[in-house]
Amino acid sequence: MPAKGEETKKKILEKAAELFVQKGYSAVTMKDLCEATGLSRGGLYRHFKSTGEMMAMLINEEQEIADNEFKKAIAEGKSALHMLDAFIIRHQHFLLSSTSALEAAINQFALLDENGRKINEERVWSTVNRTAEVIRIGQQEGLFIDGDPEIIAWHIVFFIGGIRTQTVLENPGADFIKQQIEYLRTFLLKNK
Amino acid sequence: MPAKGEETKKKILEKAAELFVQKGYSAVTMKDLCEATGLSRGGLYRHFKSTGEMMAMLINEEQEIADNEFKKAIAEGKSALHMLDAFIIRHQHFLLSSTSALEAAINQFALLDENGRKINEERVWSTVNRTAEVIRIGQQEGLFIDGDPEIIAWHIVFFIGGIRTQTVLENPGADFIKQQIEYLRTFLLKNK
Amino acid sequence: MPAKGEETKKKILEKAAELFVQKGYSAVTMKDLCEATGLSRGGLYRHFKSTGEMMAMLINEEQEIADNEFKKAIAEGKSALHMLDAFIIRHQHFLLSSTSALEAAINQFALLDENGRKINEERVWSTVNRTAEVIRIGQQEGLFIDGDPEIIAWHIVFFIGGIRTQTVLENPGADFIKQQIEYLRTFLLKNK
Amino acid sequence: MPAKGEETKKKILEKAAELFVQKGYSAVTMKDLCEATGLSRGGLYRHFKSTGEMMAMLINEEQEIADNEFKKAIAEGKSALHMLDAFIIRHQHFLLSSTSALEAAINQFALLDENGRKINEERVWSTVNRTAEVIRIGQQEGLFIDGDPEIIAWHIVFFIGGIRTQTVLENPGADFIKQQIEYLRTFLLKNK
DNA sequence: CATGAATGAGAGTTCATTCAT
DNA sequence: GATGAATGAACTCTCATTCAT
Repeated sequence: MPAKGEETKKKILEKAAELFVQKGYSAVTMKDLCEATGLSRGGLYRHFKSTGEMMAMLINEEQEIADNEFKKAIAEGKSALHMLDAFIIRHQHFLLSSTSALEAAINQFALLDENGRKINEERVWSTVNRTAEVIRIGQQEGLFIDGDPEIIAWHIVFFIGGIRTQTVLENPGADFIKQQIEYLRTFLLKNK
Repeated sequence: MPAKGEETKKKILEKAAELFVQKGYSAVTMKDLCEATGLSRGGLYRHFKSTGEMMAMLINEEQEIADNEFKKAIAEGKSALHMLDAFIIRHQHFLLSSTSALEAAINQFALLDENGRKINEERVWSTVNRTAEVIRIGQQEGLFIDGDPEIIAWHIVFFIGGIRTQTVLENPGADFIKQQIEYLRTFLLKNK
Repeated sequence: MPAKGEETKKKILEKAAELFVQKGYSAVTMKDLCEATGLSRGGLYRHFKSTGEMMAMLINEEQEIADNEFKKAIAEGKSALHMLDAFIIRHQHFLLSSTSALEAAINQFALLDENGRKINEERVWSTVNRTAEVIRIGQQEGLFIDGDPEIIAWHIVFFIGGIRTQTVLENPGADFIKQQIEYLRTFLLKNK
Repeated sequence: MPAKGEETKKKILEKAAELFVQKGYSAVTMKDLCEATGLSRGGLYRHFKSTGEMMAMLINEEQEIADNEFKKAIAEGKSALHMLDAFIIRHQHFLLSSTSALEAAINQFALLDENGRKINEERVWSTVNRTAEVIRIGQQEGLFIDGDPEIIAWHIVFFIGGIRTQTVLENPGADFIKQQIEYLRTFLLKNK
């Protein structure tokens, strides 16, 4: 049974995520959150002492989910192609869903907040490592293009970061995103 | 002889660029600019009524330069490889130079300011168009990989956008950047 | 026991009334009120977000008192002559007292503030209605001059409005005001 | 032939009157007038050093016209009834026309500006004097009600002032105004 | 745990007014 | 006479943050 404090904390995070998506990181004030959660000033401060703290916790949660999925796939001995497709489906889904808008807030957070910069750095590193690992496996299976897995992984991560940021700002059609993701897939496979 | 007003405007823009690089877009206040330029509150407002207006003007100037260079290269009938290398050198230089830090400010601007979003959108479009044109020429010359030039151009622009954002946040080593740029180059050429 | 917030609100309104009388509506700034009440900027804004809001509340309070007095007099079945004299005494008193200076501020408020215009409109309407009612009763008693009670009521309200505005601007002697009020009285009575 | 300066001055006053009617006295800034007249800051200041000065001049002009009309009527030996009707027609016309909106600005001017107070005072005095003179003549002709002409004149002036201010704020129907003016007429005539 | 009154710093903005050209 | 760049004082308003209850 979760403590009452934990429940409140969870409720705050939910509302915070909503607001970050709606208004972006920097535009959300503690006052906004008081109103959204129905808590008083002091009440809110008991749980989080800044919006940055909330953001950090939101990013961590997302990060853990991705890590766990990856570890599970590795443990189950899935093929690189399987993981690539999972990866692709996840990102495609993500880019098409409105949730992807949290990305804009995360970028702001990394840009405006000293701590946010560090958290984002870790997030990127861990994504690169997982991706490089998948590429390595794919190369051993003989399916993926040659080249230093780290370099390719960074290229992909930069591409994904770029498309995430841009799509948040502009929101292109679903077809456009599918094209780009499909291009990424064939680009990774050897017999292109 | 330029009017006195124009000179002041130019001086303000110079100082603004410096401050944007140092502190990022959102952290620069009109007050900061008063102090930096030595102008009074009212004097500053006579020329610009927000930092966003300055940013917009700075981006426009940069954009025009890039457009002109491209048009000149086309007019001179340069080869796609030549233009690719120019493009690569320019971005590599950009990513390695400290001036690239204005990029951080531009990102913030696009992320935080409604008008900034629109300006950035145009900037991206025009970059994509120029890039697609270079690819098309390269394909005709038989040097570049096959594929829809537009799709490839977008892939590159997303990649460049991603690496720009990341390098602003983390500042990786020069070797790292060279690796990535070199990878982009070979990736575009047919006989890889 | 009144909540602490209510007490502060009351204290602010008292000080605001003083300042409005001293300086007029438009000359009173939020900063003045901070100094007068000893509250900080933010503290003041917690309760009122403009001087207009204070003015509106002050007028409302005054209005309610006048309404209640009238209803009480009607309920007690007072004669029209009695109510006329009460009305006359009240206005004479009002015009002679320094408190009447709030009237200047109210005029400014109606003239300068969009919302103030509306509030004043309601205030005038309700005064006209009450006055017309008194005249109707006086006519039934056979004491007051004939004529459409509404028209006469408006005439009186315009006259009172005019004299209020003027006395605020010029402050004529007590005798002058008494003369005018007395003239109004005899003008209303039949056997003049 | 008027000097060039006089013409500019006249043009400024015209634009000023328009703006005062549109926005009220206090809301009109010197900057507004620069834009409206097409003059530069310094150019405007050469002719008037404040909006108050313009207002004063506008009121004076209006005042002189009224005075001249009155003197002419007296000189021509017109009857009081004739002058009363002229007076009534003039005010009725005034109240129905949009020009009457300058009245709001004049009130603001008297309320906000020390000098405006004085000018308004003179304006009221001179109106009262003229009105009292008409009443005196009407009484000698045996047509008007008895009573001290000064007291009656003040009553009328207060009434007119009140109705002017109110109608500017609310703008009632033409019928309403005609009713009130007609009531004033019968009220002044003896055999009511 | 929670409330909400209060703080104080600082951003943005606008104006009347001056003055070198 | 006229221009318009520049001044500097004021004022509005908002936020993160604290603290007595």
